[in-house]
Amino acid sequence: MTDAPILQDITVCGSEDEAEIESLHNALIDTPTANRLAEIFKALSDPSRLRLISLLMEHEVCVHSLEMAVGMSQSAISHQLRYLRQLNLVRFRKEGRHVYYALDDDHVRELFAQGLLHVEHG
Amino acid sequence: MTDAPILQDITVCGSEDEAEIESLHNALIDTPTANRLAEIFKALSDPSRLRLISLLMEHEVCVHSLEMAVGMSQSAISHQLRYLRQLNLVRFRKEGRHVYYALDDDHVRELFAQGLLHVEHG
DNA sequence: ATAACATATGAATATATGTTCATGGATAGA
DNA sequence: TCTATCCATGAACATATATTCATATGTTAT
Repeated sequence: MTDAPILQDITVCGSEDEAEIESLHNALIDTPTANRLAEIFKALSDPSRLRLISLLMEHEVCVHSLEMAVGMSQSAISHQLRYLRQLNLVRFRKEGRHVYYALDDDHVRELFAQGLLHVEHG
Repeated sequence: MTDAPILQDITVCGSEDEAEIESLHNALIDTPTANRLAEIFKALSDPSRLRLISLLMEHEVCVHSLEMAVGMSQSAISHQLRYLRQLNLVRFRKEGRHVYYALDDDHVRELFAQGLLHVEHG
């Protein structure tokens, strides 16, 4: 994977149209952007995480409640929450022996909502 | 992973508030919805696919042009296009020895655009 | 102090995923 | 016809990922 594709040599199959070349050139997202985009979408790319996130959409919920609701093991939930934590997608708050998690990224909140809308009504 | 979590037994940590229980119950997405959501987000969870999709956002492009633009091997591109094809996210059109691909799902188009907006300006 | 509860974490494991390599098929041009 | 070009595909491989298991930490209750 060459990191710096040679954009001057693009030929838009059959037409050497300069406008087409410019179009492709402008449309291509750069590597760091692609990486950050992939990172945020990857957080939403697993059914278990999506179920957890759905529970966190409205308000904070403690791990135990999540466990009761989603039917995953406590360990699996904790691992996924750590994953979301490391991406700064959720925040947590300790209260006694409970830990309350909440969504902390409006990007994923909006993407989740939009994706859900599309999936639900086809 | 139990497929049918027992929602009646949810206790929202510290409060047996019925409203809270209802809230969790309503927020939780069901398994098929979670799976379809994950599927669409997974398509957007890889930097290479995102670069390809970015090139297909404006108009159809043939595989060769994609190869010139993204700096991936022809084989890797073809495999990724097959992946997107199997999810009905792209359509293709043959013309001579060229094959033109185009985005064929407005959901991913909108999700990509929204994600890009968020990532670009922080 | 002891037991029960809520959560986190490391290791192990099984599976999924993305790429390369080699090759095949189809089409256009000489 | 022969060759070059464009694209697809299966196999192999290396890496990533999600879960389980065992265990550790801290908190509340008795």
